[in-house]
Amino acid sequence: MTKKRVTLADVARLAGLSTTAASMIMTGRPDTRLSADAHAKVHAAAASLGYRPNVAARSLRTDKSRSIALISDYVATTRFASGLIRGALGAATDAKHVMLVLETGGEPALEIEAVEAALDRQVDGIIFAAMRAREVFVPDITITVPTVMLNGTSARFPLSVLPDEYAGGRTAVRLLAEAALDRDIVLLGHNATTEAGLFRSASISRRLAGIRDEMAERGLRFAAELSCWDWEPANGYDLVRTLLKGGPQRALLCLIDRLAFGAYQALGEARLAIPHDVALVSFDNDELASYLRPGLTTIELPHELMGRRAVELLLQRPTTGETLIPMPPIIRGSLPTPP
Amino acid sequence: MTKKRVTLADVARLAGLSTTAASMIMTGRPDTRLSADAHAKVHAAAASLGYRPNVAARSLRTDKSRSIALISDYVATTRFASGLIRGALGAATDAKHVMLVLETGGEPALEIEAVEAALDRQVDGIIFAAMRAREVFVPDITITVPTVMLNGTSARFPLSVLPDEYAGGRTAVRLLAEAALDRDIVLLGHNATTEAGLFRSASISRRLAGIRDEMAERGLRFAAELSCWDWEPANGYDLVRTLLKGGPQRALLCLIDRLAFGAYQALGEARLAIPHDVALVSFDNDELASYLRPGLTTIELPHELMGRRAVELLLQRPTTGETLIPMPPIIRGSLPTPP
DNA sequence: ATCCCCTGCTAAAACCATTTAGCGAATGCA
DNA sequence: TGCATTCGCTAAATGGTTTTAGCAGGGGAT
Repeated sequence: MTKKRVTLADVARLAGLSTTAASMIMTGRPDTRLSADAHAKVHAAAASLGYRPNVAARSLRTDKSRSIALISDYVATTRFASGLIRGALGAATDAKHVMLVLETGGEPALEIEAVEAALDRQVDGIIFAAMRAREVFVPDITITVPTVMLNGTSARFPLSVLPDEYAGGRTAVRLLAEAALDRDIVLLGHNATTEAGLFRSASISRRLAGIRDEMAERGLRFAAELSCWDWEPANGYDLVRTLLKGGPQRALLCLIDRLAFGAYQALGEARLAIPHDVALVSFDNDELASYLRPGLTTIELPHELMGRRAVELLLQRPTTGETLIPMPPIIRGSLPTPP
Repeated sequence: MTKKRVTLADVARLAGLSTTAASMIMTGRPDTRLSADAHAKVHAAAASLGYRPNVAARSLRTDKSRSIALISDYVATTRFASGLIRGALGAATDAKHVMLVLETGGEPALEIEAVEAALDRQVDGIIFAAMRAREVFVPDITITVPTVMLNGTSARFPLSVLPDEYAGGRTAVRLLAEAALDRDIVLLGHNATTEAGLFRSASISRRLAGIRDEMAERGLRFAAELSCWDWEPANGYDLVRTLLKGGPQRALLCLIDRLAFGAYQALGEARLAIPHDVALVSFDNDELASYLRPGLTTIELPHELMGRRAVELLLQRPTTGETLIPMPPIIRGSLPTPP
C-alpha cells in the first residue's frame, strides 16, 4: 500500500514503450531516431504520472549529479559571504543545479573532509571560496572534478574569480581627485605588511597598487598615510582623531568601509561636516555605507557577481586564468559634487 | 587504465570475504554475527584502499542520503541569514550530513521547484527558513520527509524553531527599568499593523507583548510611542529628531538595532551624550551594535543557535511544537550602570 | 541416528536510470 | 527480385550498495 515513487519503467509502461525509449526521450538525446508519436506518448505519460527522475540512480550511472559544492573557509564571519553565496546560488539554480555549502573554518582536516564529502556525492564541480581574498590552501588530495577559486587563488587550480582591485583603486583616486581637486589627500588603513603582499590578502595590495599608480599619473602625493593593523571602526576612529589636530580641509581615502565608519564618528564628534569640511571615499560598499549620513561614496566589492561568475565558469569550463570582476563606484554624498 | 573509484567489492576481495560481509561490517550493523577476525580484515582492507562508499549507490538502495536541504526565502537580504545558515551548517556537519541551500525569493513557483529538487536528491529532511520570522507558505505538494520551520511557522508543519521574543521583550524592559529608573521611557518603532499580528511578522508582535506585560507589571507607562512603517536607520533618525524637541532626560526602547543606529545619529547631531543624556536598549544584536560608540546594549536574536537547533530537531525528530530559543541580553555602554 | 539450532558466512535480488548492442521491418538501389 | 541500408525500437548489461533468504557445518538434545 505504500505510495512508491513513480519510476521511468512506470512511464514507459503507460506509454506502451520500453524504458530505453522513455529514457532517451526524457533525457532529450539529440541523435536518437524515435518517432514524434513516441515522444508525445512518453511526455504525456510522464506528465500524467508526475514523473521525476531519481537523481541517485542517475548519478550512479552517469557520475554526474547536477550539483556543485561551495567550500568556504567562513560562511558567516563577514556579511560579504552571503553575497558570494547568493550569486553562486542564483547561477546554480539558473543552470538547474543544486548547491551544497560546506564550511571548513580554515582547518586543514576539515578541508579534506569537506572535499571528500563533496566528491562522495559526485558533485559536478567545486568552488573554493575565501571570505577574505587570499592565496588558498586546497588540501592535497586528488580532485577529479572541475574547480574554481572564488575570491582567492591557488597554485593548483588556475581558474579564479577576483575583484578587479587594481582598477578599483584607480577609480577611487579618480573620484577623489575630480571631486576634491584642491584638498590634501590622506590615505587611511595602509599597512606595510599587507602592501608588500606578505600578508594573506593579495587583494589589498593590488588595490593599493592601483591607488598609487593613479596618484602618480595625476602628479598627486598623499599628505599623510595613516596605517593600522586591524580594520575595525575603532581603528578608523582613533586614526582620524589624531589626524584632526592637523590642517584645514582634507580628503580621506579609506581602504575599507569599516574604517570610514570610524572616521565618520570622529568627524562627527569634531563637528566637521561631510563633505564640506572633509571628503571621503572608501572601498567595499558594506551595508554600513548606505546607513551613514551623508551616504558613503565607495568602490563596491561585487560579491554577488563574483559568485555568479564562478559558477558559470565552473559549468561552462571554457577559459582559464583569472577572471576580474569590475568594482563599480557607488556614488553617495561623502564627496562634494564637482563644479 | 582509468583509475576507478574503490568499491566495496574491491574491499571485500582484498579481505577475502563477500561484499555482503564487507557491507555489514562497514555499516556497523549491530546484530550481525561476523567474527572479530572478519571485522579486522575488512577494516584493514578498507583503510589500505582508501575506500569511500558511493553515496549515490547507497541512496538508491536506502532512500537516505545524509543530506538535508535548507530552503529559504532570501539568503542574502539580511545579515542574519548567514547566522541561520552557519548554525544549521555546523549542526549538519557535526551529524556527518551535508547541506543543500536553496533560495526561492518567496515565489511560489520557485518554492515548488526547490522542494522537488530537494526531494529528488533524497534529502533526509527539509528546513524551511524565513529570513524575517513569519507564517510561511510551504507549497502544497506532498513532502515525504521530516520538516521543520526555522524562524517561521506553518499550519502544515508543527515543528518550528523561533526566538523567544516574548521573554526577550521582558528582558529589554527590565534592563531599561533597572538602569534608568527615573527616566521617561519612549518606545521606538512600534507599528500598529505589526502589533496586531496582521503583518507577516508574528515575532515582533510577541516581542511587543513581552514589553507591554513587563511594563505593566512594573507599573510603568511609555511617555511616548513613536511608530514608523519601515525599520531603516533613516526612520530612527527622523523619529528621534522630532522627539528631541521634547523634555530632558530620556530612555529609548528601540525595537530594532537599525532604528537605534538612526537614533544615535540624531542624538550625536544634537550633542546629547549616551548614556548620560539618553539611555538606549534595542533588539537584534546586529553587527552595527558593536560598532557604535558607546556600544549598543541589545537583546540578541540568536540566529546561529536557532539554525543549529533546527537541524538537531530534524535529525533526532523526537519532539513536536515550538522550540523557543532564549534571546540573551548583550550588555554594552548605551545604558547607565545601575547604582 | 535423528532432529534442531546455532554460528559464520554468501548468493542473489533489489534499487532506478543510462547505454550498448542489436533485432525485425521497411525502404532504397540495382 | 535480391541485397544493403535505414528506421524505430528493445533486451540486457551496467553502476555500487544494502538486504533478504539461505547454505554448510558443527554441536547439543533426544
